Amino acid sequence: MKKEPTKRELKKQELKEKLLQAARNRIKDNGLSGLRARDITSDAGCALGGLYTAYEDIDNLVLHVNSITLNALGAELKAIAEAERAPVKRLIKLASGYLKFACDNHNLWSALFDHRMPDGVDVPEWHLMEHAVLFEQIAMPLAELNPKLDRDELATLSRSMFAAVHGIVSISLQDRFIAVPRAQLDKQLTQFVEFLIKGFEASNK
Amino acid sequence: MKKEPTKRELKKQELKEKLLQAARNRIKDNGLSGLRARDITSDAGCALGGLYTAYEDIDNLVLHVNSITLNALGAELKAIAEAERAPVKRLIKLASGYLKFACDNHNLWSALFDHRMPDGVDVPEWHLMEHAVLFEQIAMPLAELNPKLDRDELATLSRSMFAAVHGIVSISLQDRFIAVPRAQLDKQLTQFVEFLIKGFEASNK
DNA sequence: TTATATATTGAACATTGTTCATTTTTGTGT
DNA sequence: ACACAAAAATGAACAATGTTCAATATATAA
Repeated sequence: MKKEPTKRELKKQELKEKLLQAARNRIKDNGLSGLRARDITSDAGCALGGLYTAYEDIDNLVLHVNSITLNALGAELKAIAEAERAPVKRLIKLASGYLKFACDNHNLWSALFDHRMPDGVDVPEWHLMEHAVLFEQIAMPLAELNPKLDRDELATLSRSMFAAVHGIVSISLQDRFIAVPRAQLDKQLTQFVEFLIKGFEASNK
Repeated sequence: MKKEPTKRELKKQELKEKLLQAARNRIKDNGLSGLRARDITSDAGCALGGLYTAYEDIDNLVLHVNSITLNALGAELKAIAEAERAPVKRLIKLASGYLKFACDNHNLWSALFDHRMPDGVDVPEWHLMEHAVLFEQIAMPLAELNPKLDRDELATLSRSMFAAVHGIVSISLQDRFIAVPRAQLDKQLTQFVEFLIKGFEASNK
């Protein structure tokens, strides 16, 4: 008969949490590429090996940091969606909000897309599913703009729309390309989404 | 008085080329993350240290591999543009061609966007400029669709259009997201570009 | 309290990119 | 042809890193 083990389980959870926050802060401040096992454990106040009793490995820990980031992003997008009823305006504000989140949380946001599992290892299912927050606010306004779309078409279009917005944000924020001032970028992105919606409506005769 | 030194310069160039091809093949077969200095030099038939007499470091070598990839991509896009006169069709074929290139050269194409310079080191100017091939075929058909656009607006819009297409291709080809069959993806991308152009034309009253 | 299960520790290991003293090769002047 | 200087090639050694594991410490159960 198993009761709830308290002291041990509690300390374990505490350590997991401290490691998680340490990793998160390191990524936030120095980017994913600046993340070191020794930094994390020393920040968390445990020995190097401690990381491997709490998490499978560093990649797994990063997955959990990304999980937090996705949740935060999901919450912001949801709040934006709920605050704007009109579908066109809502889509535009979602895009703008995505840009804002990426700017305000640059390193954490980058880690979402920069991180790669080791060769041959798949992203675990539970984390794959968390990526739904990236699309899920887009489907409803699109459905309002074109009620004829079925479930699949809606999912596909949402995905494409997110991907396009993400592409613009992503490329604009990379060192590889010439930087554009934030305000100007927002204008460009907004205009782009407007084009997209106009085209979408035009084809919906 | 310096004449053209032959033997020494020739061997040096030969080694650089062998290292470049070795690195390229390794990236093509195993991806950027599977690239190892020891593999490259053993493939190229030189000692480990030889890499560092030919190139500054591995990142520099990767830049040169990416340079080849960008040139190949640029050539394909140029060929596509020259083969299709009508601006709308041309834009669609360019997007489709970009998708095809990404699929056919997955690892090499991924390396273009996955590679990061070490912390604090900038991508050198010569390589930054090479990224122009990603946009340069887009501006002309857009200008045809709306002759009123000035140089800056055209550049901005080309950039956004590439970024959107790239975003869709990029996200569709990532393990992080659910895979879509190539043919279906091409259809989605094409439809998306059509929307975009329609919206673009509609706003151009 | 004692015994067993569990967790923590940090030294040791394996794998990397990079450096550099040594050796080999190439170019030049006599 | 020979000797000397300059350059390049070599690979052992180094530093940084993620990960493991035998030893130690701690918590639970009897």
